[in-house]
Parts: sequence; structure tokens; C-alpha cells
Amino acid sequence: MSPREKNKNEQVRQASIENIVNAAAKLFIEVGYLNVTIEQIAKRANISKGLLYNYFSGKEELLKHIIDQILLEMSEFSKQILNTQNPSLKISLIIKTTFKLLKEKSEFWQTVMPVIIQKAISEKMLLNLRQIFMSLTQDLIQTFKAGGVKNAEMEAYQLGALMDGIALHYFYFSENEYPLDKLEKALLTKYSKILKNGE
Amino acid sequence: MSPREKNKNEQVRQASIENIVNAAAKLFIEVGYLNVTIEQIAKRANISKGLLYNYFSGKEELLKHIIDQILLEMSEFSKQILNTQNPSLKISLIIKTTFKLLKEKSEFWQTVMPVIIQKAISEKMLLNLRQIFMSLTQDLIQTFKAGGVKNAEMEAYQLGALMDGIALHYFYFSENEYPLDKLEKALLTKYSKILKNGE
Amino acid sequence: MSPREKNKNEQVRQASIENIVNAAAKLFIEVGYLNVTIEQIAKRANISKGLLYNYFSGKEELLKHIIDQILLEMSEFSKQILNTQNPSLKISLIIKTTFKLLKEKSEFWQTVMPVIIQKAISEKMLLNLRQIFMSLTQDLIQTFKAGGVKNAEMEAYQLGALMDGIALHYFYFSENEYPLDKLEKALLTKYSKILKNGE
Amino acid sequence: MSPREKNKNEQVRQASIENIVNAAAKLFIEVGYLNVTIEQIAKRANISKGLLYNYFSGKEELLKHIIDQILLEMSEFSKQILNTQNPSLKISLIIKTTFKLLKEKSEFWQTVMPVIIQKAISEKMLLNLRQIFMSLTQDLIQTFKAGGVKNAEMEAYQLGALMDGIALHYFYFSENEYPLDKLEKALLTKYSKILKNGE
DNA sequence: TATGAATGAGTGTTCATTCAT
DNA sequence: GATGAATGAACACTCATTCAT
Repeated sequence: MSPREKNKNEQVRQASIENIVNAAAKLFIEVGYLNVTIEQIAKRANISKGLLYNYFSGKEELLKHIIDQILLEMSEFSKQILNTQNPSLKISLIIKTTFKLLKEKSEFWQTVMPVIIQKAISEKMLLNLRQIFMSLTQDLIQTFKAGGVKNAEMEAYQLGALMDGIALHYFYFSENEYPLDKLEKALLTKYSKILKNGE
Repeated sequence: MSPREKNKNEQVRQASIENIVNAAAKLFIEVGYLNVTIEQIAKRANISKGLLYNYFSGKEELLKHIIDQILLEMSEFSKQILNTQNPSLKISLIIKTTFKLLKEKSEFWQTVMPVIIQKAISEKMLLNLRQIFMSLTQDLIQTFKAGGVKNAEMEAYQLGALMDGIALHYFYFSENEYPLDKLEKALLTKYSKILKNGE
Repeated sequence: MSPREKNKNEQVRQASIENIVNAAAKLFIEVGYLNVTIEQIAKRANISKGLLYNYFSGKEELLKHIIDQILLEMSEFSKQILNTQNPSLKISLIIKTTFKLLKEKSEFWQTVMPVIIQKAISEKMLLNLRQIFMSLTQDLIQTFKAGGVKNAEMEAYQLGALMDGIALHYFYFSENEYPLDKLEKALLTKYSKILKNGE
Repeated sequence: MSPREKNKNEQVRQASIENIVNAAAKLFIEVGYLNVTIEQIAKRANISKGLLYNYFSGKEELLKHIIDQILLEMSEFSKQILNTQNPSLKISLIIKTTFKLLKEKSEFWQTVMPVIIQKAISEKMLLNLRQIFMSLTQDLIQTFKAGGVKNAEMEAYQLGALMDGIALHYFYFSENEYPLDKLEKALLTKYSKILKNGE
């Protein structure tokens, strides 16, 4: 009998990878990267430990894969924001996107944030994430400047901190009772005013 | 054993506990709770591993003790804030205190935040922290209301998120380059205006 | 299936086996039997892991096959030696052959020696090797006797040990700096004298 | 109750180390370094796996310790040899010592030789051993020269190879039937002649 | 014949915890 | 109170071998 066709095989591989990644991502969110064992991931994915190592060189590479994937998904939203020229529209788009991601794509904060904060993660991965933060901040500053906001730099830092602070409180303190929608509306109003009045 | 000796013993006990706690707290900040070994703590505290177990039932209890202690220290600042009646003064005190703690008492965020986010930590500790968050938020809402601020609830959530967001960015993204002092000044100005104009 | 096809199939089989054996032998020399994985062998031979198991029942059988093959090759040289009647010529042929093998056929020592010394290898293989050693020694003794050498037995043991000792030092201590050619010349001279003078 | 006295403790430590080293050395000889598991060593030594790591950072360090110990023991004999000035006496001492070590201290060849030959061992350890080989050879050359032997260099290489070749044959081919004593006598006679006649 | 995805027992190593002294 | 030797469960990772295709 002839061997499985290459095409078919690739499908099997991709299915396995997706299966493993899904299991791992859920577990990372549930109990945190450092507390998840390879055994748990394998069990959750209904595969053997060995198979995981056919696709990933180890636990850290698996995490890296997941983060890269998340960042890729995020980059779609990023592009849209970067393509928006009008400062007022851009800020409101940033706010809307953040809240949308909070509600629909919790992976970022729930997977990435613990990784950033947990000091045991490889320095390289951290540097990458820090760079993303830096460039986002710089873009925000330019946007506020372009919008004629007086203290553009400080407003940029505040908006950035505000977004992540909301995520932090939402996920870790009071998910169910957090007034996410009301906050979104309030922020849209507030920042539309700021950009209109330049302060 | 004479009462005097008992007293003396208690002093020794307290000194030992403080010694251990100091060593542990530093290590938790430096490399993260999960990466610190009992051996390291004992070595740093210049005691034996065994002795540590005379004072704490294990690693987690030691962590709990540290967090409790930090919360206690924080409550000192809290009291001062709660005793301030004038809403305008209160808000500016909250801001000033936060930045002071950021600069002088980094233990809180650097020890507590990873603990919050690392969901493997005992549920009880998490509940405790959530309660503190809740009551702080409620107090903030009342303060804004008393200050005649229109959307008091939303302003309260925002200020809370902003403070923790700043801490997050400061410690985990860009400590050295973060414009902490400029941000403090900007926020004091901004919130003094808000309370003056009620919006 | 026609006989012709059967024949063709057998040819393919032999080619496959040779291919696998070549890959394995090289790897065994390069990194040592215990450090070579089936995966590496398959990759080097450009076949799948599974196919390897069509030809060999496992890693050890593959090793056994290689050693058998080497011994077979060696026996070609043996025959030539055994067919030489003149003791003096025979000894010099032994020396020349040994040095030739050292230079041209390093597989023997580099594959076989680690196997001998690594006692975990199957007892059967070891017995086989011991028998070869014994019969070679006996033949050497007879040759020295026939050559009129006084202490024939001891000379035989010495020459045998000398040959393997040189191989050992050459391959494992100082390959590049080892004076192989000078040693060959010196030994040919020395043993020609011994056989002439009978001592 | 006061803790175990330091002195006593050190005794316990040394006893444990010796216990572990003995168990490991035996196993290394029996089945070869790469085939011995930490579990086996621990079981043989009647201790837990964990304890082994209290004293050795890993399997390789344990091997290194054993080899160092062997080399130390050997250096006693070395010193004696090096201190002997008379070339004739020196060579006969070398031969006697080699045979003595073969009979009484088999650890060297049985532990060290497989290590040298097995390519998986750390390069650093190998370099060390190679250096020892080199300096021994150089010393032999000088001795033969001092003894007025014509082809001193070649004689040195031959004697070295002969000694290790005998060890190889003795341990790996035919231990019980190997005429060790007769060989020793024969070699002493032969080399005494060589040094007398200078050839 | 031929493939390579999948398995799982086995390996070296770590570390919180215990306990004899 | 104080020590640190000793434990053993847990972990990440490896690899010869199997088997559906």
C-alpha cells in the first residue's frame, strides 16, 4: 500500500498542531504558563506527550507560537488603526478596538500579560513585546499631536495605561460586574471632547 | 521558663520572621514567586531550610504573609486618604500617594501583581484582593459624587484603571524611560480641573 | 510475480540495505552507536524510519550487520595472510596489512572497538569477537614457532597487543600527530630481525 | 535539641559521597557510563535519586569525580616512576607498575578507556586525558634516549601501545586465559636486553 | 514497498518537605 | 530552637518502535 499522500499528511499535521495549540492556549489562560505541564496539554489534546515534541521543540516554543499567532491576529486591527489618518477617528477607533478585543479576543491579555509579568520567561520574547509597546506609544503621541492636543505626550501615556488598566481590572478583579460598555461610551465621549477642544 | 524569657523568645521569633520575610520578598520581586526556591530564601536569610518551616507551613503561606503585610502597610495610606473629607484634596492625595508608592514601595505591584495574574494562587487570596479593589472603587465613586463630578462612577473606574495601568507600564514595559514625574504633574492638573468644573 | 521481477526486487532490496548500512556506519563512527538515533540514520539514508524496520529488526541488528560485514571484509585479508607459508613473509604481511587497514579502513577500529568496550552490547557479539581474537593468536603462535622464534607464545601475544594498542592510540589519543608510517617501518625492521635471529 | 555537629555532619557527607561513588564506579565498569541510569546508581547505593544531586551536579560530574580520583591514585605511581633516574630501572618499573595496576587496580582501564573511546563524553575531559597520554609518551622517549636506545621515539610509542594493547586484550578478550604473568616476565627480560644493547 | 504521525516507557534533573540529631 | 541530609513525587524531554494509510 502506498504511503499517505503528502497533501493529506500536511492536513493531518496542521490539525494536530491546531489541536495542541488550542489545548495549550486554554490551559495557559486557565492556570498560567508556568503551572501547565506538558502532560496536561497532551491529555487535554488527547495525544501523547511525544507527539507534542514532533511539532514543537518544547514548552517555550509552544508559548512563542501562541503569542506570535495572537500578535498576528492583532496586527490586522493594528493595520486598520494605522491606516486611519484623522486623529479623532483614530483615537475613537483605538478605544473601540480595545473594548472589542477585551470582549471578543481575551487571549491577548489573558495569555500575554501573565507572560510579560512573569519574570521567568525568556528575555528575547519580552524584548519583542516591549518594542511593540514602545512603538504603540510613539504612534499615540503623534496622533495626539496631529489632533492638536496640548499635552500630547502625557495624554498618550495616559490613554495607553488606561486601556491596559481597564483590561487588568476587567480580567483579574471583577469580570462579571465590570461596566465595560458604559466605560467605552464614556471614554469615546471624553476623548472626542479632548480632541475637539485640544486639551 | 520565666515570663521575661518568654517575652525574649517572642522577640527572637519576630526577628526571625522578619528576617525570612525580607529575604523572601526580595527574591519574589527579583525572580518571581514560582522561580524562588526555599533553599534560596533560607540562604539569603542566613538560616537553615528546616527553620523556615518552624515559622511558616510552606512556601505559599510565606507568600500570603508577605501580601498581608503589604496590604497592611497600604492600609496606612488608605486611612489617611479615607480621613480626608474634601473631595478635591482626596483625589489629589490618591494620585500623589500612588506615585509615591510606585517610586518608594515597589513591592506592592512587583509582588502582588504577578500573584493576581498568576491564577494558580489560592482562590482565597484572590477573593481578598478583589474585595479591596471593590471597596476602593466604591469609595472613589462617592468621592467624585461628593465633588460634584457628573459621571462619577465612570470617572472612578477610569482613575482606578489609570493608576494600575501606569504601574503596569512602569514596572513591566519601560521602567527607566517612563515619565513618572511628568505624568503625576499632568494628572494632578487634570483632576483638579475636573473637580473644579465638575466634568 | 515473474522470476525476473523477483530478481529485480532482490536487487532493490540489496541496494536499500547497503544504503542504510552505509549511512549507519558513518554515523556510528562519527558520534558513537549509542548517540545515533534511528531518525538520523533514516535521514542520512534518505528513507523513512519505517522502511528501516523492513530490513532490520532494530538498531542492534543493524549494528550486528555492520560488524559482521566488517569482519567479512577483514577475513579477505586474513585469507591472504593464512595462505602465506613463509613465517617471515607472513609476519611482515600482518604488519603491513594492519597499518593498511588503519589508514584505509578505519571502520573496524572505530566501529568495533567502542562496541567491544561498551559492555552493554549483546553477549553473543562479544563471544564472536573473542573467538576471532583467539584463533588469530593461535595462528600467530604457530607462525612464530615455525619461524624458529624462541618464545613464540609471548611474541605472539605481544604482536597482537601491539597492533591493537597502536590502533587505540592512533584513533583515540592523537590521530594527527601519530607517527604511523615511521612505526610501520620500525616494526618491519624489528620483526625481520627477530625472525632472522630467532629471538 | 541542638543540630548535628559540623564535624559529624561532614563525616556523614563523606560517607554518602563514597557510597555513591562506589556504586557508580561499579556500574560504570559493569555496563558502561552511557548505559547507567541515575536511578540504578541510587538503587545500588541504597539512596534516593535526589540525594545524589545534593553531592553531584549531574551524571557527568559524577563521572568526572571518579576519573579524577583514579588519576589521583595513579599519580602516586607516576611520581615513583618519574623519580627514578636510571633508564633501565625506570622502564622495568613502568612495566611492573602497569601489570600491577592491571591486576590490582582495574578501574583505570575499565572506567577510563570506555570513556575515551565513547565519543559522547565532554570534549574537555577528553583533552585532559589526551594531555596525560602525550606527556607520558614524551617522558618515555626521553628515557629511552637517556638509556642509549637507538630508535628511542619508536621504542617509546611501541612500549606505550604495547601496554595499552595488553590491557585491552586482557579486559575485553580473554581475561581468565590471558598469560599476564608470563607476559610481564617476558617483557622485563626483553626490555632489559634492549637497554643493555641499545637497540 | 514505503511513509511519517503517533506512542509511551524511560531519562536526567528539581525542589518542597520531613526528620533524626 | 536549629540544622541540613535525605526523600520522592513531579517535570521536561528523548527516542526506539508501531501502524494506519
